[in-house]
Amino acid sequence: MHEYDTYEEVLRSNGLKNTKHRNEILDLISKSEKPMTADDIYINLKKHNVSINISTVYRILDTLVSKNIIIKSNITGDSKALYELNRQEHKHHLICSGCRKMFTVDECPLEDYEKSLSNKLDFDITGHKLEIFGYCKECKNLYKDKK
Amino acid sequence: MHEYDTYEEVLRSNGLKNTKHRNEILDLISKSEKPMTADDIYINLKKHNVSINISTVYRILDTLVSKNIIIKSNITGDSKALYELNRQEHKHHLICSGCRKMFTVDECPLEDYEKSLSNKLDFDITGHKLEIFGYCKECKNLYKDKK
DNA sequence: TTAGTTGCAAATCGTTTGCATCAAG
DNA sequence: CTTGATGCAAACGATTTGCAACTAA
Repeated sequence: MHEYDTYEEVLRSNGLKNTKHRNEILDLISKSEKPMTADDIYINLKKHNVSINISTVYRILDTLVSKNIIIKSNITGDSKALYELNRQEHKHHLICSGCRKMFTVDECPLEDYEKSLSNKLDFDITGHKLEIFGYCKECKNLYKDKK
Repeated sequence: MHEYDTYEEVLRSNGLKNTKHRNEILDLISKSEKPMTADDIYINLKKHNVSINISTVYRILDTLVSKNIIIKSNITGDSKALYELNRQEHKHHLICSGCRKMFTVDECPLEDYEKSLSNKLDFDITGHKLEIFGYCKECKNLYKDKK
């Protein structure tokens, strides 16, 4: 399975034109294990000598979000939005309040909980976002006293 | 226990001066069951004939966040930050993708999960944020087909 | 008195938009 | 050819900042 073909298919099957920029952005996001900001993407493309405008980056991201190909979020709490591939198997993140690094966890403990909530509240649950905060191995000692 | 005394104590015990504005903002946030934006707070104060500047609202919110008295987040995904009291007993929210209303749930299924994660990853967990998305009772029928 | 707090206006930052040009289908 | 995609510059909205005036301690 060749990558280009895959991205093209993703785009086509969503009624989107198959442009170079869209392919490049999809490729970047697909290959990143962590959510990226619009600027991360812009900088990264520039670094690889791709000529693109920041507003185009935003427009492409919006389009991909609207088609549910990628997910927009804001975990770290700062002002920039984060974008990540909408992968079937979802992951959660641990965010270190010390160094702001993000760690990924695979397990998700919420399936049963969601079912019971769904019944109790008559709410049709489509997804969730879980972020866990704390201090990582390296930072826990440095920040221990600040508690 | 009189409210004013409480807010004053919260402020003093964090080394903050006990000002009228800080009391008013703490009072507002304490009495709201849902997270508020800086603008919500500003508008609400104005409505109650409190003369305050929007930049002061932001500054007070920043200060309270830095002291961990309130929590800053961004759940709904739009550009505005949300602020809520850092309550001991925490709650989670269901957000309706249709009408954007927020529903509050009391239970939290994550304590055991956090303990096991903490051990496994040598991460010192201090808290988490869980948001669940879907369609509420009223919207689930309207949006069912858009899936 | 003095360090911390506030108002005001201007600045900043992330993001969006109008419009003319360009490229995919 | 026609519709949608892009670049550019200007607009926007949320938040931040510099500075002078003020107020709690």
